[in-house]
Amino acid sequence: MSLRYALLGLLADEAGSGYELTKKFEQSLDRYAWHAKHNQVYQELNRLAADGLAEVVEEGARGRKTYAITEAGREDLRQWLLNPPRTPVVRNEFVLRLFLLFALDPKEARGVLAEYAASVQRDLDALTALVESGDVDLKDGMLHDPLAFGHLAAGFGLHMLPASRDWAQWAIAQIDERTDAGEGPESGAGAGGQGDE
Amino acid sequence: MSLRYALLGLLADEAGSGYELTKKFEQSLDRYAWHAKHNQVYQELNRLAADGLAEVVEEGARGRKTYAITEAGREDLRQWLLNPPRTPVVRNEFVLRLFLLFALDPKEARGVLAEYAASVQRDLDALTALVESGDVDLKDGMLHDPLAFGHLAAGFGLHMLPASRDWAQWAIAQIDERTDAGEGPESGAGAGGQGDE
DNA sequence: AGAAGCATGTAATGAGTTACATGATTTG
DNA sequence: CAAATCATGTAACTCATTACATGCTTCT
Repeated sequence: MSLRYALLGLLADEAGSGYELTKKFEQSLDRYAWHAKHNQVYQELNRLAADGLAEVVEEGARGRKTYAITEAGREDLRQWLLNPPRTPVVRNEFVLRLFLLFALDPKEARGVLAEYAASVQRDLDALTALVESGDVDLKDGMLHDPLAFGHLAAGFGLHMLPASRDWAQWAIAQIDERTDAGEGPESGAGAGGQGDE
Repeated sequence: MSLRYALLGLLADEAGSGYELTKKFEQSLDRYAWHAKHNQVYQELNRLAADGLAEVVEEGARGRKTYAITEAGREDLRQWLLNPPRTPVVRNEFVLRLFLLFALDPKEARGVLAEYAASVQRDLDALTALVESGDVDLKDGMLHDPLAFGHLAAGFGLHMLPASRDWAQWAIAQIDERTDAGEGPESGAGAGGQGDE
């Protein structure tokens, strides 16, 4: 049901076609919140319309249909937001990968973690630049809506990305402590991993 | 394919039955990394055995089968860990809910955020207590394995939970700025939201 | 002996992915 | 007019959830 509410949420922000909603998905929800492909979006929009939670308000060129949320849809979404389930579903391939690193030897694991930390840092830099450029409505949007879509997402990134970078660096430090200092040199992995940072 | 590798990862840590692996899932991966139900675990274990990536090493009472990872399985897992995809799948019903809060009015959204922050804080307290009690191998396990399973997961929680709590509090502050101080009183929502914290 | 929890599965349904298919519009 | 991109969809398949089913073992 989550996809359904993700779409209702996007439609609550503003009306749009399947194509536009798919792009919105990619830009905002996809990274941290929910992933969906275009054909799934189109199918769910049809169902939403069939159930009276959204309606086609405009038909444009080459079959383009613009959907808007209905009052019933708004109320349905509201109830979903106010009644969270006890055990929400979480699936994160990033995190899964990181949790399973113990299956690699320390040197390899260290490499994966370092690459991860660097990629998170790149994301953070890009987000920071975006926010400072004013293209995301961190300043602008909050003037008329403190809960604006991009605003919440950007704030989330600005809080979570440093934390996950720091975790990766902490994990690297754990490895280094063990392989360089802790129990003394025991394999060939001792040299080379140290002056890297 | 992620479930497959999640199971291979757990098996790389130690051999276990479907029942045990299901419980391990619930304890470690389920919260942040990947979610799966018992019947899915059993089915995937069968497939893993059929593909030669795991094997039944023991058959116990009431049909209990203990699986162990094979060399082929270990190598398959290793390749998966070393070759991350460009766009890993992320699905997080928590975060989705939080991103869509703009669809509620500020007062309601504030309530949801406050409840979320409190629940994250409870999780953090529980995790902190667990780590300090020494039941998770943050101290113990890292002596023989700095990448130990519970160790990485616990560290992740200790880094990410404060960040998501802080984000929720930041979002609450944004709402309060707007509804109490910012543009001055404009609707009936102005009073009552303030002395609540 | 009965209840609680251990342990494994099957069947039907729903959600999500991959591959394929089609045609309109805009840009060069 | 050709290429790129807009825009929507179908079909087949795999992954995941819900509900059902079964029997063993341990504890009281």
